[in-house]
Amino acid sequence: MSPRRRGDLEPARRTSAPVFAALGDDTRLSLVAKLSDGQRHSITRLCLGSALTRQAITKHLRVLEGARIVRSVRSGRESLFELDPAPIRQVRTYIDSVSEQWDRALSRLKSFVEDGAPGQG
Amino acid sequence: MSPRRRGDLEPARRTSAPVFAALGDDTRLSLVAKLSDGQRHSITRLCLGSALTRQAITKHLRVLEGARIVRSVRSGRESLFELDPAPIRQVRTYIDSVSEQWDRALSRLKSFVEDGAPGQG
DNA sequence: TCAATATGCAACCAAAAGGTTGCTTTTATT
DNA sequence: AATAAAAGCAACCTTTTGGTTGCATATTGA
Repeated sequence: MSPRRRGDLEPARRTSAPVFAALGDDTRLSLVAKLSDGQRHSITRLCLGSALTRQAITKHLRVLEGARIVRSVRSGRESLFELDPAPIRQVRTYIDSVSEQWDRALSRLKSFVEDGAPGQG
Repeated sequence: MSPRRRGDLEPARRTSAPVFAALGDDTRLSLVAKLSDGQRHSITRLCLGSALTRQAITKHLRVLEGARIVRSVRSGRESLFELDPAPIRQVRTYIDSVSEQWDRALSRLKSFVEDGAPGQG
C-alpha cells in the first residue's frame, strides 16, 4: 500500500523539519543557549549581547515560539521567555534514528562485501 | 575578556546553524532519509516519490551539499549523491551539550529551591 | 500625575528561498 | 548516426526571512 520501506523515520520527519528550521539560525541558536540556563528571561535581557534591534530579537523569539522550542509568559510590563526542552529532545531522537539506520545499512554493506558479492561501485 | 560564561556551546554554534538550516526542510529531510541507506543515488532516482521537478530536487541536493551533509560524484552521465554522516553527528553532539546544560541548570535550580532560598518566581 | 521602561504593532525593504519553464550539453544505447 | 536519458544552466517568478524605523500602549516608580 503506502510506501513504507525502511525504518519509521517518515512520520517524525514532518514534525522535525520546523524545529530544525527554527534552530537553523545563529541568532536563534544563541537565544537557545542563553535560555538553556533553565530560567526565564525578558526580551530586553535577551537583547543584551546582540547588535540587532529589540524587534529583530523579538521576531526570532516568535519563530522559536512557533516551533514550541520556547514559551512566553507575560509578567507585568515584561514578557518572559523560557525554554521547552521537549522539541529539541524530539529532533535528537530523530537524528539518532537516522544515524542508527545509516550505521545498520553500513554494516550490512560491509558483510555483503566480505561475502565477496559482485561489484558494488 | 571575551564573554565566555557557561559551557562551550558557543564555538560549535556557528558551525551547527547551517546544518540545522539545511535540515529544516521536509523535502531535504526526506532526501536525507533516502540517502541514509548508505548507498549512492542518482538525481532521477532521488526524484522518484516526489511531486517536485528534478531541478527543484537538484537545488535541495546542492543545499545539502553546501552544508556537507551530502557529497556528489559524477559517474558517466549521472551524478551520484551519498550521505556524509559527520555533520549530522556534529549537530547531535551540539544538541546533547544544550540538553546537558539545561539538565544541570535544572538540578541546580532544584537544590536551590530545596534549600529554601528566597522567591524564585 | 509624569517620566521612564518594556513591549507591541505596522509598514516597509532587500535579499534569499523555493519553485517553475525552456534549452543546452554530455553520455548511453541501438 | 540518431535517439534517448541524465543532468546542467539560466532566467524568471512569488513568498518568506531577516531586518529596519516610527509610533502606540501598558506598566512601574518617583
